[in-house]
Amino acid sequence: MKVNARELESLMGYNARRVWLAVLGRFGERMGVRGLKPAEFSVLLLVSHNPGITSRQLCASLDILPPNLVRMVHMLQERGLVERRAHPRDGRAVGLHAPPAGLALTREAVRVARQVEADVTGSLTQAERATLSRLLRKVAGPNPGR
Amino acid sequence: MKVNARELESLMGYNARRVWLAVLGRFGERMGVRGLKPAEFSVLLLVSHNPGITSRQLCASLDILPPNLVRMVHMLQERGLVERRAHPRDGRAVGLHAPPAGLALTREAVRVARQVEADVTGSLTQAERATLSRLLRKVAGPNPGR
DNA sequence: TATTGTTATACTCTATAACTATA
DNA sequence: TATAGTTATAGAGTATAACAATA
Repeated sequence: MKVNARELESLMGYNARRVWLAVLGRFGERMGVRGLKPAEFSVLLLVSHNPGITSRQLCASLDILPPNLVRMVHMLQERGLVERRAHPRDGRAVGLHAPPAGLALTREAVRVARQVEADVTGSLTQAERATLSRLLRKVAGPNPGR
Repeated sequence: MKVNARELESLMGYNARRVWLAVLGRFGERMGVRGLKPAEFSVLLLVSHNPGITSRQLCASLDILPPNLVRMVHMLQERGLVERRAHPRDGRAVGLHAPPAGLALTREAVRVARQVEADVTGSLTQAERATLSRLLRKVAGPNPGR
């Protein structure tokens, strides 16, 4: 017996979630063995591209709450992917930096992410893929922070 | 200090998640007072459109695990939005049906969902919105079930 | 007084194992 | 033996409150 899901599948929120879950699953398959989850990847990527970034800035950029970032940074630090250094101007803050190992894993993870993206959007033409990427980004918009 | 998130924001998975979170948040604001969460909405919608659908079919269609569906159905049942009836042919199974109250809330929730969708995609033209919807659906594809 | 970062904790969502009743 | 549905429970992800150190 076939289930009628037409109206549900016509909703963009529902489809956006399914696309996200598809990406999540495939990324996990390929990067899970390296112990890097999507959320940790996003943190590592921002640290790599923003040497000295603080926890507060990471939280605002990624819409993560400070208490939930602590464990992620701690994990990345324990694996030698991120270093914590005293902030030059603010004694309360800690600047995060990616040592060579962190930068290397970032590059590899980005390659995996792009490959996952290509796999998930395999049913699209190159032009459609570019359009989808552009429109999604336009809707997601700039992060207003908190 | 401006955070460089260019590469992160160029990833479709990341943007798909942000679009989903935007929809999630707005839907919660408007339907939360009615006690209907997005996951429960999807269950109610499928029951409304598929009278007699079983838990197993719901789980396969929505990619939900059976134990996690139990509470949702129970909640919907307690609110009089869903009814459980013995399956005509299979004594193990239970057919789910939406009484008038369930059908009414389904219609209202669909209206809210479409309004949320319009709000979230407010930065898009009508043509872009249609394109995004089509491409997202194409990527999300038919649910292969489990 | 406000902010950075942390701990402890709770709540939700999701996942696994084991059980029953029926097929 | 396999399947539908359930219970109990464990693991993630996400949320709030309260605190120490610094601004």
